[in-house]
Amino acid sequence: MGIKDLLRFMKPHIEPIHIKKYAGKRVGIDAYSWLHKGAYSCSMELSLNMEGEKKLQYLNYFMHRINLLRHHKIIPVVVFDGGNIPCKAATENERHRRRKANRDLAMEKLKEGNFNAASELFQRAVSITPSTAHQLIQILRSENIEFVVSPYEADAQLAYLSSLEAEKGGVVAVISEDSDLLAYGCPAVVFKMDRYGSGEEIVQNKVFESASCVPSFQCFDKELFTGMCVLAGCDFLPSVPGIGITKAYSLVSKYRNLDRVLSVLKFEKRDQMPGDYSKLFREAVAVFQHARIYDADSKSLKHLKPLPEKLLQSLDEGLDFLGPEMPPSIAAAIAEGNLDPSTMEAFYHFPSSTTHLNPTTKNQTFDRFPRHEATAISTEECCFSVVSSHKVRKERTAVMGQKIVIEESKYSHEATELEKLVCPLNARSTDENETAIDKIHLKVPDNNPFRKRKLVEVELDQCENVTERVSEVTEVENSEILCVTPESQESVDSKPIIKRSDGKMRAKNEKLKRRNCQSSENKRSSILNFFSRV
DNA sequence: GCAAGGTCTAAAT
DNA sequence: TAGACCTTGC
Repeated sequence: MGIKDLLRFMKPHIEPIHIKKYAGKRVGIDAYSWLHKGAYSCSMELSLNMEGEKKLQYLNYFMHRINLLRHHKIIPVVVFDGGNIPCKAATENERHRRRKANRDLAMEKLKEGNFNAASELFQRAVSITPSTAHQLIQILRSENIEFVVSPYEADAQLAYLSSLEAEKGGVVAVISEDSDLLAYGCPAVVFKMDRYGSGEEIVQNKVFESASCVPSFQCFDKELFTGMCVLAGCDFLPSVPGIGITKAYSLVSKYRNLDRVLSVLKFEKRDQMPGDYSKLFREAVAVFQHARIYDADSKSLKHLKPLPEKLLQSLDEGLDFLGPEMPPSIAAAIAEGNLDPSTMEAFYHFPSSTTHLNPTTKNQTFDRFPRHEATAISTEECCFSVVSSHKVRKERTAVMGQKIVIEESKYSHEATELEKLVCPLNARSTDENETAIDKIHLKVPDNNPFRKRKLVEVELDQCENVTERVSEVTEVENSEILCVTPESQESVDSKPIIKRSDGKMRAKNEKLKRRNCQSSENKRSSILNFFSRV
């Protein structure tokens, strides 16, 4: 992922920072990097699409970080990945293949009764689907947090936002784990932000201006830097054998012209260099410079940087390598989170009153962007529902007679059985004939754990006496509390003080913890029993 | 000295 | 899985 060895190479230019330096500013967030991290804690539940609260734990993780930013008066702008661009297909296919292999293996281990091995493999198999992301979008909406779904790469969208003024929706920095952001020319990127807000920052201007740091980039500009990144190997194009980040840097700083670097490479690497490398190299550089992004102002697709006439002429096969063009209505529907960017299907959405529901219009597939329908989706006032239950998906497929969107349906039977075993009785529907719509509708009001938490925070604020430093998450009624108090900001080592009530609550928490441990153990034995029976 | 490949570890709770 | 670190071979 990202540019090979770039962060290691850039180490002298990395500065440790705390996120509070961006107080009062707008900061972009690469949603998928936090979604992936959050998904580790519930990878099996996500992979098997099991019912229950645990599956939504990744939302807790994400929102904890959002709340941390908000506590420091930072305005978060969350950016999601959209569709894949053609030149990333090889990388994506490989990732998909590996995840699938891990998931198949995990299922085998589970059937063998090897719970630990299965659990580890599920962590490797975890995949963030558009519908997983859509659950988060639903919460972001209800919490009034700005978000945008990029038409293609989130990195490109973040780079675009970084180039705008705050008044026009711009951000001053981006939080991500992906070194691609540097190749896209993001002016400031914060990597490895931890749960307390500490991270490592790279500021582009400082990189280009620093005279003392080695490697020096004083003779570089944005284009040369991007060229160096592509030469070292990126998701769009592997490097020529024998070329790593150090060689790439040497070549670019020596010749200071990407065409000249290509000529030298062609001469030096003759046999090892693929015949079409020069073409693919130019395309990869063009993706980093001119990717298609969504412009919220005009509500249409734009290029990260306008395409110069010279480049347009040199690209014989058009601009499809940047991802296909799409009409503004579709781009807007994707950006606003109403249309799945990879399947072009509308997410389930309901008007404010569910009495207007018409099941026949709930799940439209938009083949090649019918403009009028997409416009209706993008502008209609709606509240999002949850597309998460495999039961719902099964029914959805059966009712609509359309393609199965969620591939993991392969395991839906096993998941259903598992779910019966591991979910508490009161968390399951007792009415087997309950319709899919009822199930979805029932989920909507309870789906935002942060609403619940707010109530608890108020209760806690009313408790006068006890403020105590604790390092673990406090749980009340199975909902995580992480209320970072104002005074915590000044605490030692920037570690937040988590405010909680007195010993009574602590006793309750410990009881809950014991119960959770017990339920985890029960869950394990239930699964093992299930597989010993089948 | 460098690229490339291997191994280890943290990521979440 | 991806990054960090180490070893090997050119």
